[in-house]
Amino acid sequence: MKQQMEPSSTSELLACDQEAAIREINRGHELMTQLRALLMPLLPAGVWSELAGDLFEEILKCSTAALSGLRNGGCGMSAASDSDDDRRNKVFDGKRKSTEEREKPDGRKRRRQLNSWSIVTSVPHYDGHQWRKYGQKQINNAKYPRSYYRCTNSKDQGCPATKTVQQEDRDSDPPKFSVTYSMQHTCKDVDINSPFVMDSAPRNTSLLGCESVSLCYQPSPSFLFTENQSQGNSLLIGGKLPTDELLSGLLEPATPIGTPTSVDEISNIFSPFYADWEMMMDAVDLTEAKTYEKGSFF
DNA sequence: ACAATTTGACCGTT
DNA sequence: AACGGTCAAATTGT
Repeated sequence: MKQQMEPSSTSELLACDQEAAIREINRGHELMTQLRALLMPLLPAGVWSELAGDLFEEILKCSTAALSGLRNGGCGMSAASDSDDDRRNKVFDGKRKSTEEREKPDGRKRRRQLNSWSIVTSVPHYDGHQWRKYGQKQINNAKYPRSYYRCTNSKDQGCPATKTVQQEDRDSDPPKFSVTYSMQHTCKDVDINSPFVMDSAPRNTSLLGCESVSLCYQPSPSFLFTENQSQGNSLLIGGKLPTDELLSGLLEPATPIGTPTSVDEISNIFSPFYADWEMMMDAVDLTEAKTYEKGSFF
């Protein structure tokens, strides 16, 4: 738990501002990672998907470089010392690594999935695609089992997309799940129900609070999305998305809009991100910041 | 009867 | 050898 203290001198003020900048950039990085995880599965494989992927990569590189610059310009913290402890729970290079997963005392390392990316969400099965569960496994030192899914079109269309869902150890309400996607969809997913993009912003749910699904879905009772701790969620996955009757009883009325058709619609979707980005850039305005209080965000 | 999920076995990677 | 990811037979659901 970070303790915020009243800055009593210029240097402390600058350090405080720099902390804020780093925090905001890091938040922007995480949000962009989530946005990537949210949007990439919805794009059909092809030029646009590749372009979007490249753009996300470049943006993430920018924030990584900015963070690196801020940290190195700080109070002499080594890159290694600041990153090791706090990055262990960050999404990086598509693979979320727990302390235990990163490296074993005997030096063993876990294999690394290429072409994958992760998000943390309380609604792990709402991503606009249909998945079929093909496995479940108890992972070392994890409280809950990991479930393995592949695209329902994997057989008939050879779609290589897969994902794993694992409930986070730390219990929360609603529970959070780490979802790792691998490979892009190459299938033509013509399900009319997906994606569930709504035209009204959900209430009481922050798009930016890592409830990334709130971009696409209205808030719903958490029980709907709770992964059964031993058996996995069989309510919504593997088959059809919720029926209209089910949805009408559980969700607020909302109008599916499918793909945004106007600039206004697109800007409505992205405006929360822009707002956060602007806040981040405000915090970055630290041309003279030279010090950095040790032991925070990374 | 068919489709989806479960679960132990197997396999490749580290 | 340990581990995570996948397979496939058995089981369950519709």
